[in-house]
Amino acid sequence: MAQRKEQGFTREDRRLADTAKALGHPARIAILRTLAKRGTCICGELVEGLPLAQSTVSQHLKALKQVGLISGTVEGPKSCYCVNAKTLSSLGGSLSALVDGLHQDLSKCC
Amino acid sequence: MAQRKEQGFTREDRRLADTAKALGHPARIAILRTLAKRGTCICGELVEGLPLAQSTVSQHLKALKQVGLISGTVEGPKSCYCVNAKTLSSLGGSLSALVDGLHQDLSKCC
DNA sequence: ATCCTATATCGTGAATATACGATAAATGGA
DNA sequence: TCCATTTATCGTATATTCACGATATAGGAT
Repeated sequence: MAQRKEQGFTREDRRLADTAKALGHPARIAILRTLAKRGTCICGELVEGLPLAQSTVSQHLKALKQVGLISGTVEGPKSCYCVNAKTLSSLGGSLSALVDGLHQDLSKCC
Repeated sequence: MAQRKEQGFTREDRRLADTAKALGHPARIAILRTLAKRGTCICGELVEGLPLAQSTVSQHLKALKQVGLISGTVEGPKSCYCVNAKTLSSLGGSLSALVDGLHQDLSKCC
């Protein structure tokens, strides 16, 4: 981005946006899908399934980890990642709250 | 970003990511909230409620419109925007589908 | 017709994001 | 101990995002 106006927005909105932004890349969506499907933790298998270099995948994992969408522990040469369902469903909840609070009066709308 | 690897990802994942990315900024979250609360369509009132210049708000509106999160029509000097609940709940659905397909076996996880 | 108002678009600069190869770090095995 | 393996981090190039002011555009009012 650029000179982000961090000020002037609520903490809640900033958190929501950060989480959404972390989902804002197909590679990270794909990572979450794979992680969710296998349930158990993986690492380099993610690299095989993606059209990206290992270092790039590592960056995406870091981004997902920073917002708490996945958690992971490094165990020597191997890493162990798994989806953090709580964060994911929390985001879903915030979105549906937005939808719920929406009394869409279509007659008044364009 | 940079040289995006559009190839190698499913259309579904790209669409999901695009929608999520559109939500990835506190200003756009705030816009959606305001739009949802008032229900009826607004325009310059959004600018007043945000710590941003008019042109910047217009850019954010365009981003939201491009992914179908809001719809708007220009009516001469005034514009008319409203939340597109369908897109928003579709995103929420995709996310909860991700959560649902998550058989989190914590014993195997880190 | 001319001005006023409200939005969108253009042009620009600065900060981020994305991607890669190369390197560092940490462990297990020879 | 030394090497192979796996992952994270560094350095870098390029593209994109975000923000702003200035300008264009389109009606409505005078």
